[in-house]
Amino acid sequence: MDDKKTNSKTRNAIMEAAGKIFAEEGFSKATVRDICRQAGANIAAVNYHFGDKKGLYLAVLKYYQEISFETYPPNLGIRETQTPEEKLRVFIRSFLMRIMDEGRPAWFGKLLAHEFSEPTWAFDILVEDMIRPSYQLLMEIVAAILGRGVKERKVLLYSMSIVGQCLYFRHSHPVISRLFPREAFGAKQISELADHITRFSLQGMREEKNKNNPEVKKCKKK
Amino acid sequence: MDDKKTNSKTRNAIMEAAGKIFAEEGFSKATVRDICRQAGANIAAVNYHFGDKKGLYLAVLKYYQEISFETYPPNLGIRETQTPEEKLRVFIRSFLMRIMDEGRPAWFGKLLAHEFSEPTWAFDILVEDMIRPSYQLLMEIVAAILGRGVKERKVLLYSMSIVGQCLYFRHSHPVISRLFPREAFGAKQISELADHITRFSLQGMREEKNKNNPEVKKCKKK
DNA sequence: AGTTGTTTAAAACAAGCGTTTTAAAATATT
DNA sequence: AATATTTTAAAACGCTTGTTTTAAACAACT
Repeated sequence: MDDKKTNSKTRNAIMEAAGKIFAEEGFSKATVRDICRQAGANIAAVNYHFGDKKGLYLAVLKYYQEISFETYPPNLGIRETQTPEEKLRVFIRSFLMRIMDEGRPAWFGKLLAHEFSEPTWAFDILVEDMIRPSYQLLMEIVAAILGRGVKERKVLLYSMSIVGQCLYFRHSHPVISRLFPREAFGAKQISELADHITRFSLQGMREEKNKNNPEVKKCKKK
Repeated sequence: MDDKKTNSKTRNAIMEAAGKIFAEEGFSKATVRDICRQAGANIAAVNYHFGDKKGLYLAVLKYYQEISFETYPPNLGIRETQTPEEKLRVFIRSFLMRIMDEGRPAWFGKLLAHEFSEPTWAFDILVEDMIRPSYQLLMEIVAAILGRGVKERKVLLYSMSIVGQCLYFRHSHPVISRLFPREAFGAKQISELADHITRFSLQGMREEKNKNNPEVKKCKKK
């Protein structure tokens, strides 16, 4: 009664509509009636194909998580030969793309954002499957930049400062568009934002880095 | 029928309970039944005293906004004699206190956070009355730090980087507590966080600052 | 005291929600 | 072709929501 594993037209249509609506409204505000109407299916189809609303949500979550990961692999373009600073730049850029892109691959990012602001029972799964690996990668990069001997609490603080910036540039749309209607922070500005966040953060870590990497102090020639 | 301007016991009790519940649940998830039960009042009391749920929400919003502003004035402790750097430190600390404090003065911060993640019709009022002045103050400080001649877009980017960090340290509780159960980021860590964000951000702006304040380049003696 | 206006109380209303039931249609299987 | 299984369709159920109705209790004022 749970999974009619076979692909049917209405099942696919529901997955599509549900992805869009859950991404827009979040779990609690999205209604199965809306989803079914948009999918051109009957109200009972959701319960038949996915058991209940939760089952549909979980299926949607897993499906679009796969799509998102295929489109933007967590370590996209990161090579072991790069310096930690270059890895950070790549990480930030990839992170921004994953959360700021529009269209279907972005639905997962929006689902995640909703989970973030009002966690459902699915939140623990997402944290473990998706957020933890990403955080671990970032913290390794940050630790490498700061040099050995740095306290883990420091690594966490700096990592959170970086993630906080990225998420805010995504989250703050409702505020910024009202305060500064002429300024745009969308998918087209990803390069600019990634560059800003990277330089800002690298400089922000410089003091701590120098403290842990005591090398020859010399004048910058410029 | 709108405002029974007189203060009655049940009206005050409803304001109190509504502040708590709206802060916890947000507008849409909070129910008038819950509020009235917790206030020891009848279900019809909210419609009688405030017209409808929206009227109650608006009253709560304005009431606790006043309390929050009285407790943490936006420019708390900022004196004109201070350097911009010192003003930034004070701003960040005050901002963190306003959004991270617990108890009744913090209810407004939580209301704001809910508006942020799912804006209601009251969002525009909040942006104008509360967020815009705060942003303007921050951007003046940032502009003063970066020096004259800096592009306004740059000022906005740096200001958003700062705000983003502050909000994330407040917002990320559900994630961080799962990823790092032993690390605490609560009201008791405000000083540590304010210090971290301030130093991180001041360093992050140093390059741009030097570009706009071309002065004698000299070795840091340390 | 008696009348008027204000405040509380209980019950019911209308609308929307997720879900279930029932049966018919479509598809696959023998 | 006949039977069994899967899929769609319509209607209704039970529940919760915000709101309204009705009437009783309280307070204020001439």
